[in-house]
Amino acid sequence: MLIGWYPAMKGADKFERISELARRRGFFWPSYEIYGGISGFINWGPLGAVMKRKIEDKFRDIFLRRLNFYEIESPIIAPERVFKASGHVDHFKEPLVECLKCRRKFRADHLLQEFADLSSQETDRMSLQEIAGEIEQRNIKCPECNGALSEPKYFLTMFQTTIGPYSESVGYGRPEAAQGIFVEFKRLYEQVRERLPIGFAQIGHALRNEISPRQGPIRLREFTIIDLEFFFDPEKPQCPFLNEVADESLRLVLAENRLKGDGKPVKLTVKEIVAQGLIKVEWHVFFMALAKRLLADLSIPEDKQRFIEKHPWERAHYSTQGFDQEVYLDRWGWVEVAGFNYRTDYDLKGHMMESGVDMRVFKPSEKEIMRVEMQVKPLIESISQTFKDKAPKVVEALQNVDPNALAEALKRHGFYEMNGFRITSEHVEVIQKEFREKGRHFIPHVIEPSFGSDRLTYAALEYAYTIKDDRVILKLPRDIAPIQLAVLPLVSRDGLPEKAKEVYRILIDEGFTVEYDDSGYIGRRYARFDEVGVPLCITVDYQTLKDDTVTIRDRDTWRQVRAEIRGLPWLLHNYFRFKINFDDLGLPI
RNA sequence: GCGGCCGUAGUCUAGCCUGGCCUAGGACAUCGGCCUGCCACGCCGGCGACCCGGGUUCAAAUCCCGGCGGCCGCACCA
Repeated sequence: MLIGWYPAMKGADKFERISELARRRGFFWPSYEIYGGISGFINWGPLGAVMKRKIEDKFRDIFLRRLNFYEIESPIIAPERVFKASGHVDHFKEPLVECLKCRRKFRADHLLQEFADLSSQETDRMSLQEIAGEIEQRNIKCPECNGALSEPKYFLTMFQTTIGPYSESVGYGRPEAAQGIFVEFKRLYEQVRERLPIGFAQIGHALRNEISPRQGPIRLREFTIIDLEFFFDPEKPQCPFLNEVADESLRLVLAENRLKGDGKPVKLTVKEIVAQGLIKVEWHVFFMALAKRLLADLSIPEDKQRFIEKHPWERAHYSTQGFDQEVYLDRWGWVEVAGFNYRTDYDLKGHMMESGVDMRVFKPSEKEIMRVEMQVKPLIESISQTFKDKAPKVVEALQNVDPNALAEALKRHGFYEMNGFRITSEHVEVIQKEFREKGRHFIPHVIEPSFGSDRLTYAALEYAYTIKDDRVILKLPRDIAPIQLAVLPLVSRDGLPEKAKEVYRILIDEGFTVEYDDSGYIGRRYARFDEVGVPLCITVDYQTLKDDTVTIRDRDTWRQVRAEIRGLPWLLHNYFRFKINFDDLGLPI
């Protein structure tokens, strides 16, 4: 037997079916529909918002709570200098040229790389004028129709705004939440009493003005990003928790293999990955292993996940080594849901230079270290006599001289040539200075796991979507199901609704998310709750009036057990914490 | 941005080519009432739509133009 909409949806792929369900029942849909809609923006509805939040809570549990890391919230708008320091103002824009004949648009830098044989490092440093010049000089034409190309123009991927009423103060919508953590690093570091390693996360909206976003919740102009910035001492990259994930296997598509045209993932355990030195920092692979578990908890099977190692030219400007975690989706194939980047000290250094604030941390060493350093001491009087008015230049130049080289030259030749000046031992004194070092100043390095919350939520929906007997069942893991329980009187008379409302009240007071429903037939209600992934339905029937027991129905198997009402809170709490399974809830019927 | 296809109630659609018979039909959902002892399949009734703007015409859901939006391909997606 077929349900009305079902034959009509027959040719539809999973994305279409899920979109239909999502808008009908309140998971997600495009924003601003009454004004015609605008692509790149979606709403999460009453069910979707809860589900998404529960997924974010799973991240909090796995990546924050269990590791004793912290979450902060910082603004979405930042002044220009923040994104200058982070490199985004320079890198988050693409030089585009348009073909004047066929109107196609191309990345100007890509054209230069292809036809002018320039590397991406070279094209990255070029100005618009230089790009334009190069295009003209090499006579580069449209690769499609050989038409002439327009002047290159920048397309800025960040949303720009002005802060305050006067337009001189430029601000940007953040394209990632990470900078909000880097900017505040010094204060955060103090607040955790200088603990290192330490992680700070942020879950919030980010903005990217994509050129042409499509694909529903997969590519958005405004989306929820989950950024964890993990700070560590680069001299101590070991992860003490590695044992906990040592045997976890990851499917890696290595950059090296990709270059050889081999896109197949290799399956390696964390232990093997570390032993083979495939990933530079242990924490990097540790977080990837946790992420694999997180996705597995969203019931995304192991063979539908993989990690792609990015080539240097594919990586973000801040990244030294990077992996994308991808999930296989029905319509689009492999889609990135998370990135794991080794950001080194790139960001803190950037903010240190832009702001002038010292972002280094100090760590005492176990033993005091004696360090001997050569220092050049200019003898001003003698220098003035020899070099007259050039003396200040000589003194300045001496400051940048390598003391070891100078001492060596004096010893060997009796003089040292420098910028055309001949320095002899009468001009300088090379002294040995002893430093007692009680520790080191250094900029922490950063490993960043970063998830797209919207994509995770969509992926979880897609993997939960199943059809049984022509009915849709959303087999959501019980801890992310937006509605936990439904309480249903078998029929709406003979005192059953009253009794059911009592049960409903008890469960609400216990903190569960519960729906009460007495409309229509029981089967129809079961079907409705299956469709939105309610794991358990609790039915009050005539026997309930006799012995205070109810039936509990399993969404996935449609099996039922019978249990006493007074035992429900304890049973259900344990069920939702995965301490017990459905069969433990009561006696089979 | 370009090219192709497309836009009708909450959802999925019929109608569009060949303008009038459309006060826009159906199914499912939803709401009200009746009925009802376990899986959307009983009965009655209600609410509810032609993406927006302009044009052609006596007459536009239907034809034309523009805009917005969607899907696919190209490009883009750090």
